[in-house]
Amino acid sequence: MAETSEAVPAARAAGRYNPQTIEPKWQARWQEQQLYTVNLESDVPRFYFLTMYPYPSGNLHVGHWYAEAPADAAARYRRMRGYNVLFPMGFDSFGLPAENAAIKAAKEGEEVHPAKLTYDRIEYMERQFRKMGAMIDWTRKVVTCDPEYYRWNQWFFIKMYERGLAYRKESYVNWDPVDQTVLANEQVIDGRGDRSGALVERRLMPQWHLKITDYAEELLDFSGLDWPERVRLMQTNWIGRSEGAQVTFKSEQDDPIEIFTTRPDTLHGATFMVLAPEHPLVAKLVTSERRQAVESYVARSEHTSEIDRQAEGREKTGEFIGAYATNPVNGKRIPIWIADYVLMTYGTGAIMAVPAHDQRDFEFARKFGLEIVPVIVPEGAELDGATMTEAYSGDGVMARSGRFDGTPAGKGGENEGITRVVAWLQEQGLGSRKITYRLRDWLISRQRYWGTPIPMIFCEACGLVAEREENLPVELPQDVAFMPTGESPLKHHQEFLNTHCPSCGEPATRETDTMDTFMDSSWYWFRYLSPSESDAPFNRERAKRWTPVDMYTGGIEHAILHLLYARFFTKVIRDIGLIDSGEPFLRLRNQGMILGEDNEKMSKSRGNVVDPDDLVESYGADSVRAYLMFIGPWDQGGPWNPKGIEGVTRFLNRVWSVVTEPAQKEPPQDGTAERDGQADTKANIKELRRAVHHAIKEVTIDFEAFSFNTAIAELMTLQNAMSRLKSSTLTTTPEWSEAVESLLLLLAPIAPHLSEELWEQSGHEGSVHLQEWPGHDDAALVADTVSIAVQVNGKVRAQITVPAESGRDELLSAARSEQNVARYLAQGELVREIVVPGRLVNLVIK
RNA sequence: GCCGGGAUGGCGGAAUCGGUAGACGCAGUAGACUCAAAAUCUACCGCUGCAAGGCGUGCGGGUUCAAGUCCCGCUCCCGGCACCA
Repeated sequence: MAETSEAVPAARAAGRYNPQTIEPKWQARWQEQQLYTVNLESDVPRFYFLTMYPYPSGNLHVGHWYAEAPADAAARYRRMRGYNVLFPMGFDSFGLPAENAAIKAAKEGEEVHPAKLTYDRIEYMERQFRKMGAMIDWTRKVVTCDPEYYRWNQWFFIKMYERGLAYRKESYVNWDPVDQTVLANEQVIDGRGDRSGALVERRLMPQWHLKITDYAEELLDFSGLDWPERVRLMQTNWIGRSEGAQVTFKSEQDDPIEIFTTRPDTLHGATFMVLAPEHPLVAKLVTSERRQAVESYVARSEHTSEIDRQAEGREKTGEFIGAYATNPVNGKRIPIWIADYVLMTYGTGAIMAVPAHDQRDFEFARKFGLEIVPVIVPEGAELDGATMTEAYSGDGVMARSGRFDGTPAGKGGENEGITRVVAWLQEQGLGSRKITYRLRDWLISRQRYWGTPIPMIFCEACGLVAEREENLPVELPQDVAFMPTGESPLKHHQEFLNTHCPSCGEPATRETDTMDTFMDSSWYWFRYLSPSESDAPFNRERAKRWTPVDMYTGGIEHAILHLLYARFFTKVIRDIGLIDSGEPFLRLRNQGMILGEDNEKMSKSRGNVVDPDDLVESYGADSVRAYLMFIGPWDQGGPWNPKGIEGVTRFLNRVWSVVTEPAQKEPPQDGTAERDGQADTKANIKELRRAVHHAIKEVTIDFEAFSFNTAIAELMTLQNAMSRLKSSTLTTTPEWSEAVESLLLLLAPIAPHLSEELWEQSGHEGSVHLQEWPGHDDAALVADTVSIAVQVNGKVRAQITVPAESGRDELLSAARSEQNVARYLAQGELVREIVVPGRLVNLVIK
């Protein structure tokens, strides 16, 4: 409706919906009133709503909005449900990109410090975040590169070191020979360093690890957690629990060789053994004739990167080491080989090879002409090792297995064969039940500058010594020179490097490795509770009251690493005695990813990036928020549709109009209806109430389920109904006021600025965000009449409208008297009638 | 290969328990307003057919009065793990 300036009635003086004026106005007012500063000591029931904190990349992209805005709406909803909601924000501010920028600058002869860069970016992003209109309590901001934060990383590290949970061990790493640094697995793409493009080498280096494997079993237990099934499965698979047996084989020289197997029932079919190339026994067992070939194989495998050696289907390689072992169950003399398909990092690094029943062993045996002896035979069939074309891993009965012949056995957990063989092994002292996990200890060393220094000291006399607690933090020196090579400047910083042994006081050297940034994110939510706590990582009383976190939201990409580390850390903190619960997050919800218009990941090179700042400028923050929630199911993400946002903007405009503009029509509007005056209003009032209460009911359900898209669809339906029904008499009724109020309350979490403005304009006191969430009245949902579909033999043939309270008999007689239905009834005999209350009448004829 | 999720109009997507498939929005068509355009409003909008009707939720079967929904067998897509003994 175009406004003609002369004819603007008084009530319209507020003008058009203009997010550019109302949004800054309300953001300033909220801050002034400290509307979002949380009192943690309040008696109101608490709700800790956490969203994954971002890395300060320098600019908010649509992904940040998608993660944050719907989460904010859910948090606001909780608050309106009467909870004291903590909704904090911080920055995961250590990490490679800032350091890489410094290194790049060094290459170009310029100077950029990661700290300055990071803090500048944080400041900029915080300003961007504020434009979102989220209920973030900025007084609790946590910045992990702040020494007052990372000192507690060091403190936790020392606590773990004292408990034997942190240890230093030689470990294979991804080494980038060009950048002279270790890379995380995520930074290795198709076997090459993501930055240098160099082929990554496999290198053995002393590295710090945290013993997450101690908690493997406990980490498999998700009881009491409301987490997506998908994430639980991913973690479960990642931990990879396998039940089986550990069995001792002996070399002819009597050296025990431990193996792990999930198929002890196939022990009689073990015709050779395979050790991992780096297995410690290889050097001892290898015969002089085979030494040269074996050593060259070991050397080659050492240089094969982790990525290259993993490819399944890759042709098996290996070498015979000249030595033999004895199969403990049948005394058979079997050759010992090495091959890189056996991993030193899993099980015991050695296997018994049963080529008849394991595909990998089968391929290896075929290639090297080793014996294949089937010992599990499918019912009523025969297997011949010489003619088999693949390993048989199914069920069957044991054969060629001496006393066990005829015992049913096969793959998968408990079966008689496995049970009997293990019992026998145990009796003979040859082996025992064993559980093995795929999970490996967490390698936290990074040969990088921009991270938390590992607070350890090398002393010639005392060895490895932890820094004293009172000397924490071991601060990252600021005056460093970045090397174009990427080598950590800490290695050349004399002041940092040279220290004294905390134990004997003699000169000693500091560890120059820093911690993986996942360390920072493994406990940050505790810090929000008391961000300036100076004598502990967090306030214990508050942590006991406010954790575990009630709701955690973030991207699915963190399903394994961050979320598993966070659970591990929480269990350690519990075991240290600081908290009671071993789980960090009671409920977890994941958002999907917003893709470009072309359905591809947004990236500068594709040119499909959508800038939220531009969107806010054109449409307003409320529109951006609402559109991101409306685009589809939140956990699914989806492609950006530039026209879509105009749809929700239109909706917000119509909300503005329906609330602020006077009715344009009189009740008996176009004369099409036989309605008139009072009667019309009465029917309309009823319809209005039904629309309002239906919306309250559905939007509430949708918010509980994080189903933001359908919540907005319901609100659109309500607004449509209000616009359609609105008339000069209806707007004077209390029901109309109730409708306006409900609409604004339901919209408040989604479009906080707009609802706040309209709440005030429609004469209400206090912030809309401090109001109680409306409840629905079931009575308002009941209609006078109801339309019911009539099916004949499963096909809808007619529609009847009957009084809502009609019983079965009335429904049936109404159905039968319907003309079209009667036609079908005339064609045959009625055999059955089915009435689904309130929904349909079904007649079956024959 | 193993584990998990999914497939619904031109598009994004709705659809407690099996009960009128396609809510809501985008795009589109027609009309109103306008000198005109934009904006706004109103109507239409799965396919097919003049209509009555027929067909329709990846494919093939089945159960049921009734199937997007349940069962059996496939195809394709997406995600995780991937020589884990």
